[in-house]
This record gives sequence, structure tokens and C-alpha cells, in this order.
Amino acid sequence: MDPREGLRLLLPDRPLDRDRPRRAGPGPGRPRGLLRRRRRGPPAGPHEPADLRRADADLLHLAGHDAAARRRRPHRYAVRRGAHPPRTAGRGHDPGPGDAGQQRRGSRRRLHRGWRAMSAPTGSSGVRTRFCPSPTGLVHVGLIRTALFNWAHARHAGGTFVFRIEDTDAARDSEESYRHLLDSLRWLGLDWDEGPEVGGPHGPYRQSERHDLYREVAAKLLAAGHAYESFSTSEEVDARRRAAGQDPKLGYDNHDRFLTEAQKAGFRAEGRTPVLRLRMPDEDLVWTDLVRGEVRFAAGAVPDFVLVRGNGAPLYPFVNPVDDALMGITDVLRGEDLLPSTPRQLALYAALTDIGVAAGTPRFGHLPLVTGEGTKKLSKRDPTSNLDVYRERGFLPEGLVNYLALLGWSIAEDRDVFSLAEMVEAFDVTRVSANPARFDLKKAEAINATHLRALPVDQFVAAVTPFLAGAGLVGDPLTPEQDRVLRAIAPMAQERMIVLSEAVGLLGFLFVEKVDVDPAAAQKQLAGPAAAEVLDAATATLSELADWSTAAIEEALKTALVDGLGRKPRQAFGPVRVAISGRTVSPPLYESLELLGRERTLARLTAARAMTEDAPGPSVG
RNA sequence: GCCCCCAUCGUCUAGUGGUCCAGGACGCCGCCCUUUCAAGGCGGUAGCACGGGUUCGAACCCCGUUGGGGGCACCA
Repeated sequence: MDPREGLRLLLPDRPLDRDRPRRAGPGPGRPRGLLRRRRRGPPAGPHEPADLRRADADLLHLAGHDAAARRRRPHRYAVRRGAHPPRTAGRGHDPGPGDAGQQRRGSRRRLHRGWRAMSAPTGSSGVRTRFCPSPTGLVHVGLIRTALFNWAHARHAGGTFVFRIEDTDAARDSEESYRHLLDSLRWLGLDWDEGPEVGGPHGPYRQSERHDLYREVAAKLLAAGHAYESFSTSEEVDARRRAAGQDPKLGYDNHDRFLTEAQKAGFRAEGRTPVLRLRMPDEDLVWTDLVRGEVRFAAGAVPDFVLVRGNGAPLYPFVNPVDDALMGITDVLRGEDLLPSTPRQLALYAALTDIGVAAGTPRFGHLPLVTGEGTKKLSKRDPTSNLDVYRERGFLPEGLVNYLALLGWSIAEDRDVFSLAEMVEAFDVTRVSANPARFDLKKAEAINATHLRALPVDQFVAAVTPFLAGAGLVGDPLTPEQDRVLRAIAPMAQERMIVLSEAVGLLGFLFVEKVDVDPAAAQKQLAGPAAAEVLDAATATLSELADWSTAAIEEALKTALVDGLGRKPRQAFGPVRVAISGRTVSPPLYESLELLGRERTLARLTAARAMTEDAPGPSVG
């Protein structure tokens, strides 16, 4: 197949309408709530979002026309699109002399929130977001937060969520990591409409299978003059910077922009292979960030960057926007750590648009960093960044995802527990906070515990079974008897647990013949004559009990221990609890005894009675 | 060093010029309930970084300072 034909097939065919005049008011059918925060007129800037308003039938006809027109525009125009900031963008009036400076965060945010709100109809839309991890190791919770927000943004808008694997670095990528990524997303309930194992019209969705595409695009960029061959080595760039009295950290100096054919031939004759660099525009690069408002980089601040290595391997800053363009991505939500690379993306997009590969520049939203214990970005090497540790501890996917959603976003003033579906309903990326968010394990646990308690018994049993089975306590699947016991104890267990793995310690005693008594618990409750007395009395009354039911057990124990021995409840029931469960913390006692059965109960009381002989224990007066 | 981002309780946040001597949640403390531990209920602790400006009025708008963070590869 002619590669150019392949390219054309991959081109996004979404309509482009960002050059048309904006509507001043709400369109029909827009939910009122979305307009709540609108305060000012929308900006008419060059980086206005492409096509969220596809639903506006009265405007649709403009879209195709604009797209066609854009493709005919010369290179200069494409570059300039990103370079001319809207001087009066977002203001309802011309700026007065005193207010001509840049707007700072507060007003910016309000401003873009306004237009964002009015441009995001719920329901079918052209919004396309993506999640594009590289499979290089452990799955980072910050990465998942990014996936979640992209997913929620697409789902909220009735758009499309694309999953793409950025495996361009063969040395670091692994198939295992790739599998693990898919599994993690599925576990969390984040489904993708296009991507690995699902397919879609813009595949393949693994970059390792897209090299021909990149080669083709790079060639077009070179032919159109947007990119050029650069022969400078980094040593040479360094030397030039120093010679000019500049800091070498400034990086490449655009030295090779205007090499003559003869010069290039000379370098080749020396055996040099050039890298391909993008020619950066000489105007400011500005965009209206979905979470931060207007962000501006001065012209010349970003040097011409490398698209393709000397050995022909395309680099991330090149393939990422190329794939986004080819896959028709309209909204890019990514970590704030990538914000400094956005000017390069803007410039690349302008060039891609000019050569017809891109149909416009997507909107960008830079999500706040997730930090660890201190104030620094949560490191990949920090064990708390690993999604698996939460999964293995028995976080519920809905609990973890709920907490992750809180990292930069909030659903309402007085609520922080919600389902994925509720998140989708309410999610608005322009209301994401720009502050860094600390990963707080305690709060994550609290949120998870709430979800755990709310779980229907069926689901709880299903969720906890692998943990109990993993500890060898039950079979998976459960035997009918195990199922009966687990169901019966479930409601009482749920409100005593934070994560599923705790079930092993909390419920294990119900599924074994003999219980191992925790030494500390024994020391506390099974030592001395007082404990022996309690255990003897309990044994006596329980062995005569006619009706082995929770109510009868309660009645018998209270009569024998509290009334009979005159013990305070705490002292009366403590030894019994430790004797039968092995721990000082267990599900409610009478229910536990009923489930355990008379035989095992009496055997454990006897065993515990023997232990009281071994230790003197505290004297009880 | 250069560029960029950020700034409300310990933490995550609500707040969009008056309804805020700032609301919620987690944590922490106390009380109630109670057969342990939890859960639940009630109450408490604690914050607008600083300085100017605009305004009748500023947590909120503007400027600056300070502080924190991120990024500066032929990695992704």
C-alpha cells in the first residue's frame, strides 16, 4: 500500500470549527448546571477548542469548510496560529490601560472555565481523549489518576477514550508491563473504546507497530521545510554556547537551520548522520490550559528540538503528537510535569496541520502533580506509588478510584464518597485544582473502608474470597458450608475492615479446626486464675446449652459470666473471645460462636483453659 | 542558572467581590453508645504566606516579595 494512502486513511475526519465566531449564550439542550459558573464572554483565541460543539447543528456546516480552508493555509499561518494570543480574550470589554497586563490565575481560570462550560454538552460529542503510557515497569498511581481523568472527561462528554501504548523504547519496554497495564485499567473499571485488544479505526495502537507512519510524517515535515537536518553534536553546541559566553544548559542553538546543501554534503562526507529538528516559530507560544488558563512561553525560549534520531528512531516528542493527531485526539489531559513540553507540541501541531496530518491543535489540560510524603513528586521508586500494593492489600477498585479522583478534583462541597458513575456525571476538567496533591494513605483507607461497608454481601464475599483462599483458609470456589459462614459473618466483618486482606486475620478462625492464639492476646486475656474461672464457667454453660443460637448463647454467657461470676462484661467476654478467635479483635462474639459450632467452641475453650495454667497472669481481685 | 507552574486548617479541598469572625472530608482530641475492636452519633482542635494596589467592600481582581514544585537529552 502506498504509505501516503495509509496516512490519508488514518487522518481524523472530525469537523473543525474553531475559527468560527463563538456563540454568546447557551445552546439548546445544554444542561443548565454547566453554565453555572460562566461569568465572562468566551475568548476567541487561536487555541480555542476544536470541536466540542459538534452537537450544535446550526453550526455544523461551518466545520467542514473551515477544515478545508485550514489545509490550504501556508506554513506561516499555521505557525502564527499559536503565536498570536488573544489580546482581549475572555474579557467582556476592551481592557483599559490599567488592566493591560497579563491576567493572573484567578481570572484566567474563571475565564476559561466559562467557555469550557458552555462548550461541553453532555451526550454524544466529538471529544476524544487518550491514555498513552509506556510499558516500562510498575504502574504508578499518578499515571492511573491521569488515566482516570481522561476517561472521566471522555465519558462525561459522551466522547471516546483511546488507549495507546507508547512502546518506542525497546530497551525499557516489556511485554509483561504491557499486560499489567491492561489488567490494571480493567481492574479499575476504566474501559477504552479504541486501543489494544479492542481495535478501532486508528490502529495500530502500539507505537512499535507504527514506525512506517512516523517515517512518512517526518519526510513530509522535512519536505515542507518545517523540519531540517541538523548535524551538530552536543559537544559542538556546548562549545558554541561557551564561546558566546552563554550557559551550555541553554541547549541547542538553532545553528543548523540554514545549512546549505554543500555544507550538508560535507558533513555527510565526514560520516555524520543528521538528526531531524523542528523549526520553532519566532513568536510566543500560548494556549489556554483547561486547568490553568492562559500559559505563555516567549518566542525563542524553546530551541528547535529533535524529532528523529540520527539512527532514524523517532522520539517521544514527535511520535506522541503525531499519534494524537492521527487518532483525532481533541483533549489532552496530562501531568503538570509535561507542561514545559507543550510549546513544542503546539509548534509541531501547527506544522502537522499545515501538511495535512493534523486537523487542528487539541486542547491541553495539565493536571496537578501527585506528591508523596514531602512536597516532591511521588517518585516511581517510592513503593507507595505502586498501584499493585493497594490492590494486593485489598483496596476495592471503586474505593481506590474514588480516592484517586479526589487528587485534584472534588465532586461537591460536602461530599467525597462517590461511585465511578457519579464521577462521570459530575466530572468537569476545568474544575480540577491546579495545586499539587499529596497522596494521603489514611484518607485513601477511610474512603475505601466506606466503600467496603457499603458493599452488598454477594459482592463482598466475591471480593474477599481470593484473599481467604490465598491464605489457604477456604477453597476458591467456596464450599457450600464456607459460603454459608462467610455470608453470615459478612455484614459484621465489613464494618470492621479497611481493606480486604484484613479478612484473613479477622475471619480466619472460622475456617480452621484449631486456632493459633496470638501470644500478646493470650498474655492479656488467657493468663491466671481469673481467666481460668471464666473459661470454666463458659464451658459449663455452653456444653449444656440446648439451643445453639446467637440469642441463646448470649443469654447463657451473660447469665453465667456477668451474673454468675459478677464479672464486668469486658472481663467476662475477653477470655472467651481470645479463646475462640485467637485475637482480641473479632467479629461480634455470640454470632461468631454460633457459626463456629458447639464442638469447635468447646475444644477451643478447653485448649485456652490449658494455657491459663502456663502463665501466672495478673491477679484479679 | 534559565523557563514555567503553584500558594485556604497537619493533609485533600469548597470558595469566582458583600450571604465567610471561611464550609466539608481525612487525621487528631473529647464525650455518647457498647461484650473487644470497629462502625455510628455528638462536640472540639486547626487555615486565607507576606507587602502594596484597585474597590464603599478583597480569601477572591492587579503588581511585587517570599516560599514550594516541575522542566530544561539523539529517555518517555
